[in-house]
Amino acid sequence: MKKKFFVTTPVYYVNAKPHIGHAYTSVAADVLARFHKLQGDEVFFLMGTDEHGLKIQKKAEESGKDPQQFVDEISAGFKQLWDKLDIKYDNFIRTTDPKHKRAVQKVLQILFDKGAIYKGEYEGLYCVGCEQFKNEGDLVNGRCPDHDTDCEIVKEESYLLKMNELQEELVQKIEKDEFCIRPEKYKKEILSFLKGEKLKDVSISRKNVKWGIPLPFDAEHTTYVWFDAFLSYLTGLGWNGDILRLSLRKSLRKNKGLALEKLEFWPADVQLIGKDILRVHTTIWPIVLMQLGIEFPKLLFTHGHLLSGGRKMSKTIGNVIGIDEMLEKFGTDGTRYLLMSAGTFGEDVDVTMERLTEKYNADLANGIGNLVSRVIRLAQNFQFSIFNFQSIYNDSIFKNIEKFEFEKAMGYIWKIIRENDKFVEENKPWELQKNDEKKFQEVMQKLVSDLYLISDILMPFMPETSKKIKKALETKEATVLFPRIK
RNA sequence: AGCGGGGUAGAGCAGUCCGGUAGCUCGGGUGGCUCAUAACCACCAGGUCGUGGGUUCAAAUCCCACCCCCGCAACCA
Repeated sequence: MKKKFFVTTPVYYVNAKPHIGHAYTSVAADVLARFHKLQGDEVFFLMGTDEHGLKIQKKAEESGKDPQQFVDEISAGFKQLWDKLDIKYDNFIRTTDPKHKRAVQKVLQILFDKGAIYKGEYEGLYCVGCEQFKNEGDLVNGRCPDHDTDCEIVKEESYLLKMNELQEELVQKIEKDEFCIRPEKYKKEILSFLKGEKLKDVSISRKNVKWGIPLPFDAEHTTYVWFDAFLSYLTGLGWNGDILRLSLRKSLRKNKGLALEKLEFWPADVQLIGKDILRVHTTIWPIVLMQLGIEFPKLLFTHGHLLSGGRKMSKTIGNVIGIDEMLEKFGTDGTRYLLMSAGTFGEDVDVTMERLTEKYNADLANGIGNLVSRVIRLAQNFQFSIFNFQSIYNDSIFKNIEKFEFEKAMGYIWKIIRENDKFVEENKPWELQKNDEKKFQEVMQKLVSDLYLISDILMPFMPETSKKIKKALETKEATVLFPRIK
């Protein structure tokens, strides 16, 4: 029986163009989706963009654009990047989609009716100059850095989501891995946070923000962006906000043998996120689900950040590595490879353009690229049909990918590549060709089969390269997969 | 203050959970080869595993203290 596999990336906030971090998460999700498709699973891979909120409203104003026009452009930019990275998603949900908005309003009404959302006050540090609330972290010595003014504590009417009443249950679910958070260290971190303090009820509406989904029960307020954004994980499957629809279908399908409907992909098998959004994904998101009586995602996998020169990438420091720059220099598959093999997925990974270039030359140009060149050249005097090959999907690589150890999976492939280089060296097929035809055939058989195997395993990571290797085996035409840089 | 992570050869990391000759890639040196993208292969150099103590026959790995670095510190989406 086919297994279903539903993977999501975060819905990216479109206040600015996509960067390398977005690419990192997305490529990983694409690798998982492709891998499971190859296993024969029924896969749904959801991506999207989060498009409301004050920040976007302001950015749009600054650039003299209508907010809708602004988000249309940025969102399109995200899609373009996914095309360039050869990311094949099944749906791309935008939170400005009318269907999504209607579903969000439906959910808000449900929660308001059952009392999970109530009218209260939001208290925060307010900067008069900015006309908005600030976080303590934004302030420098308690003052607004933009206006150099003291911020005052201001109360504003707001709607709040009850958090605390479900906190204990949430802790238990996380502990029992019913809501599984990986790697383990993030589970620990979030548990110590949840056990350490009482969750305050979260304000889920804004009065001073125009660019958002109006509350159905109070048109003066718009919905807080995160609340809106989270629900896209469900509306991305076509959910309309109707709770019953989530549970009814399943039993119907079982009884009548109906095909899997999109919505039945829920709960997500994996939600991939970066560590920056761990906390919201382990507080507001699960609480909303609990309040609605909807199942948790099975696994929330949190990866680390890409650092540059040991530091956070920042425009001020000037150590930002652009994703466009990478794509231009290393190509689509080169970029995919470098992102996935850069370091332990889950940990922070330090990269610099110099090291990436070194790795590109070592692993791609000199490694896989060169091996393909030499084997194809030798194979021009060897008769074979690639249709005779059967690929044995390696068990340890299988496990590596299931455990999100992408870098280990790649390491394993590169071990095979090195072994083959060594094998060529030891057997000198160019000599055998002249004086030992039988041995030559044997040696080439092994080389060609291994190359076929490599191309197969490489498929989820480097789909284009995988195809190119197979094509080269077919046509025996020499190809340069990855030209050396410099 | 608190919480989380890290400190292992010139560089980047793995190994730490379940103690037992310190490993990988890059870079450096020497030699080999010519099928290949000046690629590839072999060998060599290079580490008191942050510091100090403890447990143990044995500690990078377990325990304690300290130093240094990074991140988080909730509505920044």
